[in-house]
Amino acid sequence: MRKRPRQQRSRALVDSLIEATIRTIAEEGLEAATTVRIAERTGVSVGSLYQYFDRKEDLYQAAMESLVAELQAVVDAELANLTEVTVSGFARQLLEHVWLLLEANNGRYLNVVRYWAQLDGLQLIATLEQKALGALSLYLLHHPPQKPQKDLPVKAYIFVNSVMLTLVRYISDPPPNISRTQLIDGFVTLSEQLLV
Amino acid sequence: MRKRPRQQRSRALVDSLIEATIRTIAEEGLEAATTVRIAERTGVSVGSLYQYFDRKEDLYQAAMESLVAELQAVVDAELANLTEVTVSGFARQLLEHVWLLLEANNGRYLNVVRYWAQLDGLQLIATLEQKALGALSLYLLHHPPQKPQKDLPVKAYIFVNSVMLTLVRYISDPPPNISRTQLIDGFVTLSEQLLV
DNA sequence: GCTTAATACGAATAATAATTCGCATACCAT
DNA sequence: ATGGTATGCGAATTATTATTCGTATTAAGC
Repeated sequence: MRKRPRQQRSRALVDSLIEATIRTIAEEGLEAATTVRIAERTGVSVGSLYQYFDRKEDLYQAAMESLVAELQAVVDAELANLTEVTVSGFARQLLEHVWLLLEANNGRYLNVVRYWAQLDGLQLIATLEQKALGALSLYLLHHPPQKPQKDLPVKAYIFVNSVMLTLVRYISDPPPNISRTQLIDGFVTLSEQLLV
Repeated sequence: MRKRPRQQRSRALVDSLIEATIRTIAEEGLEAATTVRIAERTGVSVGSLYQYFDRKEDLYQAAMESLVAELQAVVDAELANLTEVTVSGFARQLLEHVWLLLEANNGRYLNVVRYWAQLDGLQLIATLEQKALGALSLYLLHHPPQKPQKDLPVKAYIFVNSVMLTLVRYISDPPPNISRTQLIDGFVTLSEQLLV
């Protein structure tokens, strides 16, 4: 970021720009999310945008971070009661909530996620991976499994990536013969079989 | 395609252009794969390129189709001996071969796959989904499982997408603490638990 | 109120790339 | 060989977008 916003109004402006970036990507796609268009939707001039962001990519980055923060909040909220619940119950709740977040506000974050390969979004999955791995370790500590677990990091990696990536694909392009409920049930089954 | 190549040389040219597209994306990334650059690498002028491709995207499309064809060939070769082998054995062989294909020739197809969201590549996964579903049905016909299978299409969807998408992610950006062997083993385990 | 720093503006600039088109060359059938 | 068609050329055109910069406006301290 080129310059720190010092006054109240400029701090508000930076927030608005990030918000407009998300909304523009969500509603018009990544191609349409040009600097001029984003400034326009913010109700401000391009020049002002460049006061606070050196490059367009910095804006995208900020939008991504906003999504990461919200996703983390959802996951953290779930983790709070992890020890009191089964893995599959946990998986189901988590899936439902993540799904809701991605669909919220007319798919506010859906397109952002959809383009994450282009938006350096994989760092995002990495963060969630770490969280999931930590959570799982914690859970298994409280609920020792029948047979000792091996390759926990590998399983967590496969599980998190499979769920996240497949979920995004499903939401982006849902096949007519598979319902949302079926998909969630499928993932819950997966979590039981893979992780317990 | 604007014009059909009629003579021998122009048919060869079209092939070369597609080949150059793949190589350019593989070696220099999608951003570098401009029409001029692709023509240059083919040793031909941009004008010639536009004789046979209306838009740059048509070239990308052709490159993608080439990948699809090779992937299908790999899968089909595996399917030939599906009935003689276990699901996990099949999964392992398939994974190894797909992996080899993606890594072949200095990652010839790796970047193509990496960019598939931008390249309309999801049609590719859809094709593989169908194949996998068909194969699985066939297999289960010959090897009736203990308990009757439910939601086979859902499981096939989850399995194919999880494997493909996670595999691409892993190859693109391998985490240091997970080896290739571990990942394949993880997926094989997944196939056993999910599908049998 | 006056001074200074911060913020906002947006036309102008610069860079990049896709696509065209008039002309040159190569191939093929007769 | 010759006329016609297919192919090949690449500078010029068109389009799009990121980014800058000189100027105007607004807020904050005194």
